[in-house]
Amino acid sequence: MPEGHTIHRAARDQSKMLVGKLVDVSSPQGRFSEGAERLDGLKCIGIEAYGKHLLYLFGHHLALHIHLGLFGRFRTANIPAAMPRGEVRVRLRSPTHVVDINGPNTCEVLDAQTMAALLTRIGPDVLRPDADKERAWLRIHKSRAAFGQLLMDQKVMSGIGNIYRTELLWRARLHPLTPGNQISRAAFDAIWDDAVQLLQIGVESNAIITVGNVQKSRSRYGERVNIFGKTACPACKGDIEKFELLTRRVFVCQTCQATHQPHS
DNA sequence: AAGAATGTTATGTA
DNA sequence: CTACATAACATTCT
Repeated sequence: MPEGHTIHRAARDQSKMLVGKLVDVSSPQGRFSEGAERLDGLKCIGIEAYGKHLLYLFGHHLALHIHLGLFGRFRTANIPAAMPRGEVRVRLRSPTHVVDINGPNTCEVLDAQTMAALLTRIGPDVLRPDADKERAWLRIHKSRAAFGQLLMDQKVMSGIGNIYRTELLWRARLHPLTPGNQISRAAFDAIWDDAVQLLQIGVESNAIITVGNVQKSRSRYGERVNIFGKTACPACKGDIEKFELLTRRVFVCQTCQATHQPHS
């Protein structure tokens, strides 16, 4: 069962042992998109995460840009490492460890310019202390679009995926179709703070956990969330409704999240 | 073993 | 310019 690979930032924390070391970037299946050889002989000097984007920083202002997308994975191992499993696009190899990146959506080498372009393209990352929260608030405050849509729009704010969207809205007792401009400042602040907390838990456990008192190792996937993929609301025992918002599944409890009444 | 899935971008239409 | 729809792309798991 794919678990929490939407938590791209966990990949950063778990591959930190590459930092400060010479890292060889190879492509076992020969399917690296472009320019891997530009990183030859360079040291990995840091790893940064912006929303769901990962940047392995190398010397000469170059970075390996990874986005795991819908089904990308990463795996770390000690050397000697086993043969790559599945579609490994890149294997990062330090003297002591390997990090395998499977099936990423994006896998490319960036220079200073293209890196800057990426950073201006994405909205404030809820997990970054330097995040410009006001920028997100302004976008939401003046938009008529559904808040459930804005919350997951990486240009508005970054880091939230489909499961966290559903879970955050349920925890806030807000209907996903409430227009952005009807969200109060207090409600926005509360959701932002809740997102920070939930994502931090996610990064630490490398799994999406939105309920209390659950340990990853002792639970099944379905026991770690409140309403995503469920049919009954854990709070009121009522029915959970499922619908599509911009081609993505959304779950909502009509009783608990009655803030907005959809009229269709 | 067909189909679904925790994501994003590019392109077309109004 | 917005906004929405559609397609394309990435792979693994049931």
